Amino acid sequence: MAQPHPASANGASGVEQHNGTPAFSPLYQQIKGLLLGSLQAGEWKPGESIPSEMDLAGRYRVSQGTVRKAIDELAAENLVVRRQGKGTFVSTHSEQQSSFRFLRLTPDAGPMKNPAAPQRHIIDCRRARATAEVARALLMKPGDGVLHLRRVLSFSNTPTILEDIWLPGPYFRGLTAERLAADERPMYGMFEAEFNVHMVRAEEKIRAVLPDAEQRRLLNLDGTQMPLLSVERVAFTYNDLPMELRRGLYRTDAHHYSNVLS
Amino acid sequence: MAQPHPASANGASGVEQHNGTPAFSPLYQQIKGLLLGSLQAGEWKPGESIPSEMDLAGRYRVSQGTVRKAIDELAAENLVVRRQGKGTFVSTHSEQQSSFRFLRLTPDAGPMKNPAAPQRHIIDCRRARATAEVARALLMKPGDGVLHLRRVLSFSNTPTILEDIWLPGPYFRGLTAERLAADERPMYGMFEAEFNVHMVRAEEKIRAVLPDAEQRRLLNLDGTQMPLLSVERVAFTYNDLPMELRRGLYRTDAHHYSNVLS
DNA sequence: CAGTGGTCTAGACCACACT
DNA sequence: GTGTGGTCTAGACCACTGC
Repeated sequence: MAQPHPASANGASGVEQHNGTPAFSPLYQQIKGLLLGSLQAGEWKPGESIPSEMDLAGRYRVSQGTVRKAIDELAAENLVVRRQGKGTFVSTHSEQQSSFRFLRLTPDAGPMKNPAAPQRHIIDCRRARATAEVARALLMKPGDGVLHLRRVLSFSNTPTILEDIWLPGPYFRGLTAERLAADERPMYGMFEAEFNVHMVRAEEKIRAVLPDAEQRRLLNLDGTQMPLLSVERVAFTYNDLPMELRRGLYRTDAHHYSNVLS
Repeated sequence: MAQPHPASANGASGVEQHNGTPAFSPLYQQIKGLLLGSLQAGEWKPGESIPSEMDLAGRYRVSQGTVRKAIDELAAENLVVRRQGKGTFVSTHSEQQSSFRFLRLTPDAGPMKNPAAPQRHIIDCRRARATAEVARALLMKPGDGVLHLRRVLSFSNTPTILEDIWLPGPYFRGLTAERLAADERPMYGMFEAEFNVHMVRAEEKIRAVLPDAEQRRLLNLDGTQMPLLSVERVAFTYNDLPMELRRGLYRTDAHHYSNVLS
């Protein structure tokens, strides 16, 4: 990583890969990769600060500006948060108001300054075998052990979301309905602290569906014919490893899924 | 903007506003504001290149790095696209594959390398008076003149999207059903070229709904009871001015609305 | 070849938070 | 005051594009 002279050639410059594309990778990308490795290895835990830019510049034998650009990209991806005068901190789902980082359901009245966290009710929590569909999403083999949760989220005592959640079993040993019910933290915050699983990114596929009888019952929708939003999410950790498949059914008569395009 | 010495104090530094908050604004933010003004004024048209970083640095009496940071932010907001070796270009909706920049509907089979643009069918195009709801969204007064479009988008001959579109009348003089039907460009691309209206950002609110009889008819859904996605969009131009209200009804039996969270 | 954006460095100073 | 991230400059060289 050390450069013999200022602005000297990049170490990888000019190297060709077997497929013929140049292997050029900017220094700051390499630094970013090293930082990602440290995050993934748990060298710095969520909520903690990482070393200062000057420290990292010294460690990697690189100028502060290069470290800065690497951290800029991590911050743009929400993996770290910069706080002027204090330092750079590993992102966490455990803070207040982070219940909604991955939950894009907003009251129709408009977002409040302090949106209330939903009430949670665990309906089911059991070990099971991965179906073909679950296995595909979680990069497992059909029949592998998974943990299946089902819960209902309510806003001001109105059941609004019914969620089925599938987690790869080996990463979540010891997770039970009792522990889930007793825990006050957002689920992803608890995953960080208890199972060292940090969700970093997610993809959602949204459809309109009609609930079946059981789904209507669990959401107190009997006697009505209300269409629901089906939100199918795959959540990923640092290394783009899928660690959760979640299917939510959202009532949208008093809320809406909000999104920004640019 | 000129600095008497390198790294001298920022021009606005230390200034206080009446409300007591410091008026500090980094130089690069001021440059960004000037660039935004030029974009908004049409000094550089969509698709054209803006002056080189060195040129702009000279024009504003600032270092290249400062201009660079300003352009970086514009690029992050998709207002501008950088192309190494060629220049920096004003974003446009008129290019190939940009039909889907604001349309997040994906075939369930998975995105293709060259997604086919949907077939378009104009159902209605008329001048009307803004309802209270439309006026609120477009920052107009109820009763002001608006243009109301209705169209159907089809994928491989299956009507899939029914859209109602409201535009502020004064900005779209001369837009008729005939012109719309004859135009091959994406609608936002045509808006840029013909009406100098460049959509830059949009907010969408998504719900699950049941179509009424007329909506079912227009989407060839008679005889079925299919829930649809209601996608309500407000699109904005450079100065955060809302220039379009659009309500789409999406079939999601063979497509899904896809979104990425981070 | 010249011109563009992209990377990297070194050094200075500013704004902010803690002590 | 000290240490953090944030801004700004000046200059060098690299990678890509097109003449």
